Formats: sequence, structure tokens, C-alpha cells
Amino acid sequence: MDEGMSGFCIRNGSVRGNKSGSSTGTKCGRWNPTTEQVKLLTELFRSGLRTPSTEQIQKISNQLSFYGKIESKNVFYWFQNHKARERQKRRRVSSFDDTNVNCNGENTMNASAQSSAGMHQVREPDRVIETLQLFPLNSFGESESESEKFRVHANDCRDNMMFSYTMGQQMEHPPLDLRLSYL
Amino acid sequence: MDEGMSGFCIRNGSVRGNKSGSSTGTKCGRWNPTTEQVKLLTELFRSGLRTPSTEQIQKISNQLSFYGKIESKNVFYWFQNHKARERQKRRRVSSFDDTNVNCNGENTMNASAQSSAGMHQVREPDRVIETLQLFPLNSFGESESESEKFRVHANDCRDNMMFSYTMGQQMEHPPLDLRLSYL
DNA sequence: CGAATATGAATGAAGG
DNA sequence: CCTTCATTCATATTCG
Repeated sequence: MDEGMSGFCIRNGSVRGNKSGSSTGTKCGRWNPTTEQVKLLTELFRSGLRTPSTEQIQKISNQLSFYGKIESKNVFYWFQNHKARERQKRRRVSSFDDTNVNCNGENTMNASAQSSAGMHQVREPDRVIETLQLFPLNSFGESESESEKFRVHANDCRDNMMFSYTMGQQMEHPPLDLRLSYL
Repeated sequence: MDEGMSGFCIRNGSVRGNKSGSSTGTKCGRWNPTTEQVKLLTELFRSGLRTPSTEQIQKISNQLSFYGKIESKNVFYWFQNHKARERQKRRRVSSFDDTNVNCNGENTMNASAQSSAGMHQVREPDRVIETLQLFPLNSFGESESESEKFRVHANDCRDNMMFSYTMGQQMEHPPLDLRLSYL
């Protein structure tokens, strides 16, 4: 089935772990952030930066270009995605069955994946905020964070006491109603 | 040979030897759907469900959890992949010169792409963000010696200042200044 | 066993 | 901001 495989975008660097050597030829295709870039971006994110302004994007991109090719739009998209997924992640982790989550966690995910799409990793426990804000803006991380969204899942994603009927009750029949009309 | 792979592609081997014998390899690697789960998911797909909403995903996941460990994100990914690959095959089969040979457009980083990327952001009503003063006190900003004369080429409103000099790594003056106070 | 394949997972990029 | 698409990575499974 790989005939005609869309391989026009030659897989250049393959993994991002490129540290030396012919760094990503990066002929075309999409931006492949280096480890350092991801790390720094994550740091910024953790520091509370969520939606950098154009100027900030410019500067970040400029600085990060030291580690590899990068454009402003990459930074822009990165923050967009990171933020969005950080939020979506919360929603998607079902708190039903916890038999899976505790398996010592982060194994299959990359470093950035954990932050981005990783599941219930410990979110920033404390972003040692040495923040010295001059004006009462909303720059603070969590204060302005969830803005309009209320946190429905206030409790942690641990094995909270969900009403797990899956184990205790012996349901003689699976309550499966997967009809679209029901969903 | 580089010992790189610094943490990013953490392909930890801890998950080795998964399910050697144990049928329900509840190992933490990746979700391994059971036959019933796949069957039901396929049924739903065939019923026309393409991109379930969050609620639907939750319900499906919930129902399918009867057959084994599953999370919402598994359902989400399943539909994503299924749809994408259905399309992919489609595309492969009809490898005719479709009108949209726009694989060319994949030269993503061009003027149009940049402008578009920047576009969405420029719409920002430039609130005086200069007040964003944070002191992350993280490690990457240790070096004080960096000259404050950083000049970002803010010449153009667009972000057309990318110059990827991915030449090498000889200059190892790592310290960048990504402090928010600077940004 | 090792390559080829199928598929789960992740993420960059874009659209709306 | 939220959703969706496309591409790629990683791994389980199958096959020779």
C-alpha cells in the first residue's frame, strides 16, 4: 500500500533529537522544533505566557532561531496549539477507569508530548512566581487562565470517587447503547 | 554516532516485553482495543459518525470501557485516524491528476503562509503589553552579560525576518534571554 | 527472528 | 478560541 506514497517531503531529520551533525536539512514541510526550542517554549508557557503578542512572538522566534530554523508563525502556532491542547487534554481524560493511568505514566510520550498532549501529568504545581507585575494586568498564569471557562473538573484527575459501576456491580448485560440517536 | 536523542524521543525501554503471555496486556504502552471495541467503533463509523463531539466521545468511551480499558482520547484518536486513513486510501486510489495537485502549496513557508499566520494575530488590539513583567528565575537566563542592545528587526509588521542559519553549532553561547521581562 | 504492515498517538498548520 | 486536517512518529502485529 505504499505505492505512491506521498513521500515528496523527504523525511529529512526524522527525529527531532538532532543535536549535531547535519541538522535538519528541513527542505520543506513543516517546522520541526529542536529539543531546545521545545524546552524553551515550554518554559515560557509554564512561566505563564499563553498568548504572546506579535512583538513577543518576534523576539521569541528570533532567539530560538539560534537553535534551528524557526519562523514567527511557528511560535504563534505553538502557543495556540499548546494552549488548546492543554485544555482539551483535560476534557478528554475520562475519569472512569483508572486502571490505565497509573502505570507509571509517561512512557510513550515525548517530552513535549507530555506537556502538550500528555494526559494527567502533574500540571504546574507551582510556577514559582517571582512575578513582579507592574500593573494589575492579568498576566498571571492561573488567574486569567481559564478565563471564561469554569472548571467542571475541579477535582484532580486521580482516581476520584467516580461511581464506578464497572467493578462492583456485576452487570449481567453491558449497558451498551451505541446508537447514534443515543449518543 | 550521536548520543543525542536528549530526552525528546524518550523511547524508554521500560515497556519492553509487553504482554508476554498475558492476554489483556494492560500494559501502559498504548491502548490496545479489543475486538469488540473495534467492532463497535467500526459500526459507529459505518453508521456515519465521523467526528464525534466531546460528549459523544465520552459516552462512547464510557460504554466501551465495559470491554476493556479505554479512555476518551482513544476514541478521539480512533476516529481521527480512521477518517484520515480512509481518506488517505481514497486519495491513493485516485492518484489521478486531480485538480488540486496543490501538494505544491506545501511549500508552507512562503509569503502567503506567513502573512496568513501573522494575520490572525495582528488582529490583536495591541493592548499595552509592555507591562508584562515576569521574572521566571529559571535557569536559561542566567547570563547577565547579554547585551541589552538586542535589536529585533521590527521593521516590518509582517514576520518576514526569518533567516535560518542552521549552519552548525560552533558558536556555543547558549544563554538566550527568553525572560518574559525581556520579551 | 526481522522486515513489512497496521494502527495508536502526537503535533504542526489552518479554518472558521 | 475551538475544531479539523495532514503528516509523521512509535509500536503492536503479522508474515516470510
